[in-house]
Amino acid sequence: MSGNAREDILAAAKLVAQAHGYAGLNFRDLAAQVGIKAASIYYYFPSKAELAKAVARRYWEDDAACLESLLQNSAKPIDALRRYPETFRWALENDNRICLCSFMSAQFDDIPDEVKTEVQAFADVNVAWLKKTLIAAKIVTPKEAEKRARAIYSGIVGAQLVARSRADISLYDSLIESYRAAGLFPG
Amino acid sequence: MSGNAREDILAAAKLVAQAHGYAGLNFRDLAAQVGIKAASIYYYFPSKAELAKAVARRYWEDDAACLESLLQNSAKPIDALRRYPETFRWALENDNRICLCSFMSAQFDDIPDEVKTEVQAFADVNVAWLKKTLIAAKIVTPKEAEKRARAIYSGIVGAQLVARSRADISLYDSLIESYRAAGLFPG
DNA sequence: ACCTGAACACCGTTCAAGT
DNA sequence: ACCTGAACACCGTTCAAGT
Repeated sequence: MSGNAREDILAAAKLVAQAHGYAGLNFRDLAAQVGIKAASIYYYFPSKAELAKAVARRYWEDDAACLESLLQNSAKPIDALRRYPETFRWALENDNRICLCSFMSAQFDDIPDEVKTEVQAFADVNVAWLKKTLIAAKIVTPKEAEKRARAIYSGIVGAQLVARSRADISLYDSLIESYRAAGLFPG
Repeated sequence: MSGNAREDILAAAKLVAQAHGYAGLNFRDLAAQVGIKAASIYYYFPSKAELAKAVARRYWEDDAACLESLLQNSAKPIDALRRYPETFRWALENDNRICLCSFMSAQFDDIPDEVKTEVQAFADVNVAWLKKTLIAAKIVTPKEAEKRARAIYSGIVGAQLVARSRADISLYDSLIESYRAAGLFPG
């Protein structure tokens, strides 16, 4: 599509991984989407493991940039925190997909070690951003920030997965609202 | 193992599904575990979809019985609620597995409709139990109970998935504790 | 540099045949 | 009743070979 086969492969693989996970990443279908043959993908990526690693790395890099942008474009840190759930909502809006890293977390026993590292990096990026933003917003003390950040992250992950199991994005919104009402989420 | 091949198949399939999901359920390996050949499984289950359906149904049935037992054996409803996270902890203790229904929720696009129904039933069982127990413990008003029950369920699901991604059961415990501190979980 | 044919190993499923 | 070998059509993965 873009005229850059490598980028096209990465983009297509991201969408497939969000819908079918690591096991669902197949070179025949992927190649067909890009307009080449399955074997040609090996010119760009030496193995499925390397492709998945590249996809997962690009995924958290893009997410990190997106979160920084969200923070910069918010008047106050608390505003960025309020909008944080939107970053996980987009996948559901996009044909009921979920976070690539949530899917691969489920498939933990079946993904190569080099992919695990990138999957964990995504969680690290989110927790680090939440932590610093919670502190900046003075929602919690610096001492409590790490734990609260992890709790918010895992709450979001669960809400997204549960919403997918019903193909119901309003359930996601409702769960986020309940997290707020219960005091887990700020806002 | 039990001398009952059908039960042995169900038991083995449950463990495989908790570690590798629906896609990971393959008749050759499954049969080898039970000591029969792949083709023999078809004597008990007419298709992979029917096997997965039976496994998922048995899973929520067992869970329902377990939750009722937990409630009956608790002095007060609040005690049952405090111990609720244990029911999801067992899977992690068992070689870092997760809830079969969480895994299949991720694989939503790839499971047959009859399996989806059973996967959703598991969530329904949990939410219904949490709702009635929250009300009995007077943690929330009957009006708020449903939403809080769903939030607790999705919080647990997320915590289990995040802990799996690190193969770290202490992270699960820490997340549950954070949920309590934030006010999401009672106790 | 970029691509592919063809082979390989594997999987779900079927069925005729075995005890 | 319970089980199996063998086969089928298919799929993901790989690599030697093409241009």
